[in-house]
Amino acid sequence: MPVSSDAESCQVQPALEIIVGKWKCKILLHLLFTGTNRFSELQHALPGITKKMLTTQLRELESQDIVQRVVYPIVPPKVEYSLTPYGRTLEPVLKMMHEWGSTHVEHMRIKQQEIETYALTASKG
Amino acid sequence: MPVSSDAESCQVQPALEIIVGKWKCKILLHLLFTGTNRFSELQHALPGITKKMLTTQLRELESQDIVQRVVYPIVPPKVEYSLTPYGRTLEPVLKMMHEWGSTHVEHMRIKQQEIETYALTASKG
DNA sequence: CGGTATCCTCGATGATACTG
DNA sequence: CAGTATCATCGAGGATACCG
Repeated sequence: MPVSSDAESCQVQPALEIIVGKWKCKILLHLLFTGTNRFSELQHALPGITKKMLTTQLRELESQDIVQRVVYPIVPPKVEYSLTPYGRTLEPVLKMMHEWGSTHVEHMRIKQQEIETYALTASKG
Repeated sequence: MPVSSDAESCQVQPALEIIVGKWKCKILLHLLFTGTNRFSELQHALPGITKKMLTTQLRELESQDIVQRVVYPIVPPKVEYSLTPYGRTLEPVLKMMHEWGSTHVEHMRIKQQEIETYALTASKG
């Protein structure tokens, strides 16, 4: 599968579209590591998210065949979410991004430290 | 480097922040494959981008140590952009996303086809 | 419990014109 | 050539209230 520089054939974008969204990669990681979750479990796992956002993001992932939604017709309602087998193919991608991201945070930390050290040296003469 | 499901330690996000932006992954891929580019060369390689957007996205990548900007003090101005060595460490990440993205586009195409076939069968009786 | 419905804010992006 | 300045738009995300 050749990677071309032709802007028209940039297939990074479709992959990006799955995981961009303020909560999506957190939802995906949580489902990857904890398996099936009820709606309320996801809500507690993602402090600050509203029901509306959680619903929106889950519905999008569902329409993309990444997340599976199972409704139990009982009272009170019970809805379970999990990754589809296809959704799990994202794991190596997420893992690689996580690793690069960790390195990057460290890289930026060191760079910032250098700037501060320089500023200190400069101010001291 | 353990990947935790704890939302606080989601390091996918910092990686995402580098490549989200309407033009960033295209800029990165283009620089990866063609090396050093002048501002105008990038502009032609990205049909539809405005100078303002190109400047904005390049400046962000520069501040993150991904892209290098070299200004030649001549008239008319000449400015060259290239990936930093650190920026090139994104290559395997982008490549993996590109490959998953290609598979995903195909996956969605097949899924769509199934839906259409079903609709046809259903309408025929 | 697991949602919808409404309304609102704000930042990413864009159009356009000007500049050293 | 490689920008900057200014203004406008639009949709992702959020606050809040209500619902089966």
